[in-house]
Amino acid sequence: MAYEPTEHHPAFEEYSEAIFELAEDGVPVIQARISERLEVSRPAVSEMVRRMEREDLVDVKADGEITLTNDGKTLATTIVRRHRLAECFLTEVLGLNWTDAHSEAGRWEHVISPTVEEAMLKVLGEPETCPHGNPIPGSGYEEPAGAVVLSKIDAGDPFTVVRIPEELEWETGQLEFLENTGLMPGRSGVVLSFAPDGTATVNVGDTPFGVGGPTADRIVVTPGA
Amino acid sequence: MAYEPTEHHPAFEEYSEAIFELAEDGVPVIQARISERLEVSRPAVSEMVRRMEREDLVDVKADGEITLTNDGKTLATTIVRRHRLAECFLTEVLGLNWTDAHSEAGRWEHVISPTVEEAMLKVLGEPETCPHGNPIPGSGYEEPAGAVVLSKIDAGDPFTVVRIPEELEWETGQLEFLENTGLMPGRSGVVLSFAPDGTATVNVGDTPFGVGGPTADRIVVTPGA
DNA sequence: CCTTATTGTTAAGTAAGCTTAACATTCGTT
DNA sequence: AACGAATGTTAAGCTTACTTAACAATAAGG
Repeated sequence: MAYEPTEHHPAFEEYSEAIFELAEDGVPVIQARISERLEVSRPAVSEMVRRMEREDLVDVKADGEITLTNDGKTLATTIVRRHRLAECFLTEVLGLNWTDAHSEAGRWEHVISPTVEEAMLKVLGEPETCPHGNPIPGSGYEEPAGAVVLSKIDAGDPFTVVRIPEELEWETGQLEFLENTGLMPGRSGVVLSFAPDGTATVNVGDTPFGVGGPTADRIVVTPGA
Repeated sequence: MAYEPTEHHPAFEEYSEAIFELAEDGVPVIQARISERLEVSRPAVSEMVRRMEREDLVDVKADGEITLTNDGKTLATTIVRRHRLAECFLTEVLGLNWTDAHSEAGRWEHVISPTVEEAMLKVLGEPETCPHGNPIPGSGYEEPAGAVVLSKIDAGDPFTVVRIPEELEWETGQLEFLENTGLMPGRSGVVLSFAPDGTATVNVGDTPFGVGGPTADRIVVTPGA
């Protein structure tokens, strides 16, 4: 299967990816959410959704919920896979930090061919998740049983980080903060306390630090060390 | 210096690169040549040249010769450098063949950031040329003294391949042929004979083979083994 | 010198992907 | 039931980068 640069417009790739990741993050997939995530106007989304429907990439339910068709799913998982593979590659082979890797990967995902994808997989030893713990589609990765969000852990209890959902990766400074504090997949720690506003104080290294409520509501962990 | 994806339009990058490489290959830099190399219509080139002139990326002399301004040169060498660096990276780190590496690099060049560029340079050990022997701008590489084209070598004399000019890389099958026969930078061989039509018969391995006149007119070599 | 080929330009039109302004609908509250 | 907020759509317009058709200017060769 040869690489077809013009087979799908770059915008279709971007929109499919957004739809896939919104669903993955448990956000209702409607135009307004896509508009926010891609930072484009609602009319732009409206038109693109219509075009993607015409091209049989998405279905729009009566209530406005947008779902990927088989073709759409294929496109989306391809782009998401390339994005996450690129993140692995950029951090492990080229030594980039999380923040840089994430923004680079946002461009690389549209440029990687099947040949390069395969070569990267081999060099990296078939990774199953990106550096932030999100599954690489097609790798067969299964989220560990009993995974919950950090805010569901009881104060005093230990936890192990599973993944930082894609949604958080877009907030400026977030990835840098998480990488610097060491709140990364595989790391274990303890929830020390919760503030009334939901802020969690955790310890995954030598110094405790606070994690905002909305963030703690999204970071996926397993109970136990 | 942060990466500015919107600082220069992708088309400007493509055109600057083409202009730089035409000059490098000794081809007169006029609109018609750009039109051919980029495979776009002459009116399209006409308009883009006007826009690039307005943006102070090129100057157009009275006779139609197009030259890069300082800004244009900066843009062009950046893109060419990223292209050739990517070619090195794709062949050496990811194990791609020449043909694939060349076409991939044509997309990568627009996506590589300064950070990645630096990281690639380090991983590759500061290469001075791409796999086809063309200098990586900024590396300080100097073409060996006495370099001539293959067709200038006397029959019976030995030669060492210096570089395959960019022009040849675009001809379909050419890179595959050169890689398979072993006619690559650093390799030494002997010119066995010349046919009346300019075709050279050379030997760089165990089996002699013919190299078409136009091709032999472009491959750069040094006399001697 | 005249013809022919090459080269550049104008004009008109297209497609993608966006924008803002304005409007209609629908939803969740109070 | 009403009202403000959220959501989707229309309409008009913009920029980029391309196309073809037609034409003008130049260059080169018989």
